[in-house]
Amino acid sequence: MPVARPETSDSRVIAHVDMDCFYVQVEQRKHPELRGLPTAVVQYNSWKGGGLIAVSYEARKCGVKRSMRGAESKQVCPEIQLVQVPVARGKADLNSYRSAGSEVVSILSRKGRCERASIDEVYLDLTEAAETMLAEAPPESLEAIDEEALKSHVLGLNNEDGSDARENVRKWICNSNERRDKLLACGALIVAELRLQVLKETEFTCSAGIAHNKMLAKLASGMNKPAQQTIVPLSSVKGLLDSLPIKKMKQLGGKLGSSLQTDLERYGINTGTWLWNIARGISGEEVEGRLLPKSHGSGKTFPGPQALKTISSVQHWLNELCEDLSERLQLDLEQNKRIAHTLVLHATAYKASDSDSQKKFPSKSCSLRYGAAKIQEDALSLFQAALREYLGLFTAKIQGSQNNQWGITSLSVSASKIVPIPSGTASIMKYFHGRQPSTSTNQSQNNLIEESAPLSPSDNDNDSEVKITKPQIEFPGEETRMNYGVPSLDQPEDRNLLNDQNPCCSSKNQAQDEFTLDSLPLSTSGSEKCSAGNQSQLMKNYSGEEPCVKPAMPSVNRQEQKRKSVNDKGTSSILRFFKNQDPSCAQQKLEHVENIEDVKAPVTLGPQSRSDNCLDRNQSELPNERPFEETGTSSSSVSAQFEQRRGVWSYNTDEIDPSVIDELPPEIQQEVRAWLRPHKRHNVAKRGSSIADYFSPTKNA
DNA sequence: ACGGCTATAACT
DNA sequence: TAGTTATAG
Repeated sequence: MPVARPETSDSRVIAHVDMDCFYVQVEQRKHPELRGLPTAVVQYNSWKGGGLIAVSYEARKCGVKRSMRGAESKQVCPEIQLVQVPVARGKADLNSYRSAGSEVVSILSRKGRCERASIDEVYLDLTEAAETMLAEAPPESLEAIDEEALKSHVLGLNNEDGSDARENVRKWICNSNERRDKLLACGALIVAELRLQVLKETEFTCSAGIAHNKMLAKLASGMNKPAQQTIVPLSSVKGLLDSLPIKKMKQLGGKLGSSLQTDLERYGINTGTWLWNIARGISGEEVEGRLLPKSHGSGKTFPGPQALKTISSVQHWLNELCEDLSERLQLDLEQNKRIAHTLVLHATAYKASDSDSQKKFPSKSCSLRYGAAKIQEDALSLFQAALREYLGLFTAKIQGSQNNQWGITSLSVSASKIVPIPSGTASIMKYFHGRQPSTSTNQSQNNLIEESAPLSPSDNDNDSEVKITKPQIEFPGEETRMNYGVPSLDQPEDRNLLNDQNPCCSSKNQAQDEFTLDSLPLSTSGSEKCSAGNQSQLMKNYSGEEPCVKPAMPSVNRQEQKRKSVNDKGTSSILRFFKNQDPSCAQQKLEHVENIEDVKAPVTLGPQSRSDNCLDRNQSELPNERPFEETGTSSSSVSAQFEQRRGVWSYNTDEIDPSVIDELPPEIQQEVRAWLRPHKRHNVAKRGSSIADYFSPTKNA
């Protein structure tokens, strides 16, 4: 079992040196005519030409693999040169390789503590040497950087096409501001020199990894072979680990690794990564800055004997719960200018009879219509739909006020998908400049409502039969009506109409104890009307074409929405993960760094948080607060905070939907495009040039 | 039948 | 999406 070894000192410089197909090199040195030819070392010859234990890179190019048999390798690569491992006392004799390894160690051990990890692997602690070099002859002071060092691979170093990789490395080595990078750079110089020395004195090539600990150095040494070296700057660690199959990690190549692998795979990339990270005390979770709840719910349990066994009792309690919920929704609307879009009904139930009693009572949801009565009505319909589903279509009809088959042990209704009323339009501004909502007149409410119309669930009464657009959001005060430019129905008519169309769906007028299963809304054949009505009237949720995000707010909102949906769907697993990491998850990086290396000073990175946070905050987090004032008028402390922060937020260019740009004013388009083109600087947060600034409501409004 | 209720989030 | 499930204060 591996043992946890917390990092003791910070900023060590560790190298792992790995000989390239070492046995082959040893044999080639012994038989120079084999140099450059596809070569493999086999042990034992008796069966199928023996097993390969080392394969030259030329042979690998032909598809020869370790673990192949000699004969097999001949098939893949007919010209392969097979060299047998010496045999002594009837067994493979590795002594020549051991002593060759010793030659190498004697060279590598010249610059620092050296650990012979295997016959062809060595760890070096070059901390002191690197520190000394940094103090006495730092890279930038050198007139030239060793050619071999310039060939280093620096993980995470931008290697754009067309740019001179070697020059980039030189800059990284010489111009780094981070002391620990500097130390690694010194380490890399030393290792390059050592490797050259090894080549010169032994004729062997090797590869190396240079990092702050053994694990990372070992990982890196294998990344660029043969005869190359790879540096792992602190900043690249997270990306490296994230991209790494667990098995690649030292000590995780076996059972432990595969058990981890399968377990983590079973849990998925997100949970897996999360586990991986929390195990190290790493958590990039941001404080979300959300002041308001995301849903409201009201529920009650009816344990055991109290279980509800009649629809009417259910209805009674639903009514109570819905009233409670409705009140709170109303309050949220008035105080926070938010509208909930989805009504969800949850219940738990038991079925006395069959052993099927395990079955879960399904949750149901529908568009939320404001007003206690509507919520009650809809909740009951949801319940009935769920109950029918729960009991199954075949179940015998139950008549009367009692049933001995089922009981409801808990009921709850909740309202979710709460979004702020779109702001920034003329009428909304007018509204906000008007009276407080509690005392608001119908007029002002109407303004509000009209503005929020696009926010409402896509109309769900466009039944084939009911050709009337009915408002989705209605307000409790019975007098309040909405009008979407279509003649609005008075509520009673409305209800009647619906009831006429879908009698079975309107539980409302039914005598309470007369419920039969037949009277429950069906979701399958037998009562298409009900089904259709139920589906469109109740089940349809507000997604549709997402009218909520399109009209009122400018492109920000649309972009945001688009980005979100794109993000949430495809790009899964690793790609997605990288994407999530990329936008300088500064916090997470920092924490990681701190954890690994006990570091204090953060890299000063662009501060942008995930852009959706920005918007969420901007739009939804102003309880009891006007979203924004026209200009100079006093902002409360809350909005002042937002003002303050806004200057710091900016968008990650990766996350900007290009189509959004087309919607900007031409002069802005130009600026934005110019800004996007370089596509490198993530931390462009200068006030006045970021997209965030453009979108900032106080500007360009 | 014994914790109830509220709330959030991942996942499918 | 809608629905399920788990979790937590």
